[in-house]
Amino acid sequence: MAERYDAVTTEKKWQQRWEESGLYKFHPQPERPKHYALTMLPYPSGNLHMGHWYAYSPSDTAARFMRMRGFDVFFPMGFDAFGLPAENAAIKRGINPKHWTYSNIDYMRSQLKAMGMMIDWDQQMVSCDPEYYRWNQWFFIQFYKRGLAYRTFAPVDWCPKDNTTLAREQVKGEDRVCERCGTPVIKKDLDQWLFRITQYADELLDFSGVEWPERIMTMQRNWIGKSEGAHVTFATEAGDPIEVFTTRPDTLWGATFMVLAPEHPLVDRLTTDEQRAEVEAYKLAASRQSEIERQATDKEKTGVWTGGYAINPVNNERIPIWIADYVLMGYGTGAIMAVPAHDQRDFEFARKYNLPTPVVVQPVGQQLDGATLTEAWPGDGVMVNSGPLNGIPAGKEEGQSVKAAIQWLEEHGKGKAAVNYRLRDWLISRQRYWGTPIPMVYCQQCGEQPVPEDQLPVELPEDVDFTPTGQSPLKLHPTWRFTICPQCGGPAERDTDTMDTFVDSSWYQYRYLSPHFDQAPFDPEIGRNWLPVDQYTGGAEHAVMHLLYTRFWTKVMRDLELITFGEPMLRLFNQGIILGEDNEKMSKSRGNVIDPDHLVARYGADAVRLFMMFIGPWNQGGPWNNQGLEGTVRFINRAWNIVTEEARGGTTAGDPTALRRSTHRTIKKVGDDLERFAFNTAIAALMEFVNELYKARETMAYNTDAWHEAIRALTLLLAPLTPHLSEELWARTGGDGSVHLQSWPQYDAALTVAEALELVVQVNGKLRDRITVPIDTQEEHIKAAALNNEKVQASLDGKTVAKIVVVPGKLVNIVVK
RNA sequence: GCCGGAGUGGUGAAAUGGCAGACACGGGGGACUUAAAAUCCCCUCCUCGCAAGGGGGUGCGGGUUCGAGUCCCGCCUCCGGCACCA
Repeated sequence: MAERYDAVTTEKKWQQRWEESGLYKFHPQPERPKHYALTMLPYPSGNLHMGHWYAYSPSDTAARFMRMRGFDVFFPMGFDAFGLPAENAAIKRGINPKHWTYSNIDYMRSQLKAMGMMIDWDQQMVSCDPEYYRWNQWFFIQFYKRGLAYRTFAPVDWCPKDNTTLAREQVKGEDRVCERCGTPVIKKDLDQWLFRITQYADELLDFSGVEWPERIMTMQRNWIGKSEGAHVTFATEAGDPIEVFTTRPDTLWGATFMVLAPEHPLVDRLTTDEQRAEVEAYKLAASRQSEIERQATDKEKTGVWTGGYAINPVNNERIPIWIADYVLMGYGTGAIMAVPAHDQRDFEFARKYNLPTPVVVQPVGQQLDGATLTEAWPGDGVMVNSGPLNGIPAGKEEGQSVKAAIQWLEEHGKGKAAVNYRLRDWLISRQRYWGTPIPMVYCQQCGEQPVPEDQLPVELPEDVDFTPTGQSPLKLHPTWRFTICPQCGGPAERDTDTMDTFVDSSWYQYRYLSPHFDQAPFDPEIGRNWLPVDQYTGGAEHAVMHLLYTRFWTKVMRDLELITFGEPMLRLFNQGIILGEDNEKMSKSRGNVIDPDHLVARYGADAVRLFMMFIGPWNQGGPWNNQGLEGTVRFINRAWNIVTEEARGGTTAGDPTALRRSTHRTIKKVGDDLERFAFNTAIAALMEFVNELYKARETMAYNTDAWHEAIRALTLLLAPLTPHLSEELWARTGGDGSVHLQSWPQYDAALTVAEALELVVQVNGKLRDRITVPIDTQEEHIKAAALNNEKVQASLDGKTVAKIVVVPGKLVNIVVK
């Protein structure tokens, strides 16, 4: 009786041997082309879940495949180790965040090893190591020196549960909730550090250097939100001019009032005494509204007249100045010119408050009348009632109204072309302990001062009190915050905020190359050969956070002359989300969580890996299925048996050439599929191949050269997918060294095409029969064979043949009338 | 509302404009076994038919084409993102 495959024991054995032999050690081999494969690093929560397996199994397979393909592959792993859960564990259970984090890391690293990943752990980076965050601080100072880091006092998003500020990117959805905990955010006025990502807005819109999913690029473009238009200055009777941003300067002649955001700094000065009480009341009401109420799009427009007037610069008409909460201080200049006939929001406002709605764009074939309009006309047409613009077609193109209006404004000194972005600067201050201290000190004499670079890192103190107070534990530490001014030596105080953890992940890919290098963020010598990342894989949930930040960071690094390229990751692939068996997101509350550790202990890591890749297209995700997993277990056992079991052979005629064709077709198919991350169809092809081997084994093809070729190919093709099984099979069949050091098998193209062709014969596109012809049969002969076919004759039945389409190697279609 | 992506058997899915449903799960049948499990083999889109064979079928409606799951136009549904952005 043949030996059964003991996956669990075999896997442990090989993991140990691989570690002892240093199989996955990073030893650059410059004679091979480099390939930097990177997958998003985990947060050390304490346990690897299915999502990690779904992210890492295929990326490990892809990296192994590239290695066998002849590339020098770097595939590192680390830990995104700063963040709130560590601190919350400290608050709830009195555990030191550092100990909590490092013990989680140790455990998760052992889990990652049990997956059988191709990781060299000597290259690991851990973001909460001082030797790592030292360089966060160093970067911060370089940013500061270049004016890319600045501090400002402004209303910012605050999560009341996590007790910290958030970047705009970290406030999600219609409900304006915290990305981390789902709590609705509120606004607070605070002194905060920001990174000037807006300075790179235009460059971030350029994706010409990368192959990224269209979806991610679209999300980033929308997030950056570039709009082109003009700044226009309106004089006011109170004296202060008001600047507005508009994308439709051509409709200026139809502007009949202005609206300022309630928080606009000029409101107080524009407001007349008669209107003051009403304006104050409105401002107060607006400030009391939550962010959600304020931004609800379906609520009725409200506003209050300030009593003031502005002068429309194009026709010198006196127009009233209102305040309304539909104008946001955070976009453009916080003030708009209202053109009610051509903007739906302004229209609703004007109708409510009986403001005039003159038409200045007349759509072709219609006659709009401002008095009877029922909605704004935002579309095209011809300019009317617009002085010098009359008769010009409305639109943004050359020779159309927008360009003409801008030209007029510039000639008359009333405005100029302008671009506005939705993107905000990146707010990085967090009022929490477990993060990178911001390396700034505040001196009464000298103001804000960066910590000198030779004093980095500014280390986190460990003796802190985690009792929750709503303030950063650093602020309450008895001594840590007090220091001396690097400028004058007088008493000074440290910034007690820490950096957003997205700072850590903005440049970690560089650190992996030389995680202990102490002269710079990374060793430029190594970087020259290995950068940038060739293939990045990870979840799409980071589209406008991490993936935008790291692009920004890389562009700054280029400007700091640390690197010579501007895009961190050339190719990006987003895996989908693995769901519970009930097709719902896995969660404790739903009780549908599947623990990979249990499955690994029972079936082995290879089976779990394989099923992850077999479920479906990797970018699609999908529900977990325990019975499906048993299918891959069966396949692993079948592969094991076909390689290791003695068979009788057979007395039936076997066709070694047919077997060889099958082998070479499979080599081609699996290689082509792995190349495009189509793991599911690659595995299906291997299953088919094994099924064929089961049949061939009962024939005289068994134990021929063709058979041994097939077994060898199977073992090699399985190597990236089921590394342990394959290594064991390799050893058992007398392979030299490790299977993972072998080259990917070559296929003979001549053997991948069939010897005789089976052609489909259709009549009017309907399948009638199949005919088999030799491979290079002339088209005329094929036509004749098809026409002579019995079933074709039957369905022709007196009709005339109009045309015969022959698709070489595929089919014949006879068109009849 | 705007921008993406997706709708194919009982289920996960496959298919450079060319045989729809590969591969697998589940189900049915058989072999082996005292029996069961495991394993191996066969069948399994729907429908009419004893069969041979026929008809229908990729969310819905049109179109292009010799030929459409695939391309184009118009809808419907689901998922994701953004949303008073001037």
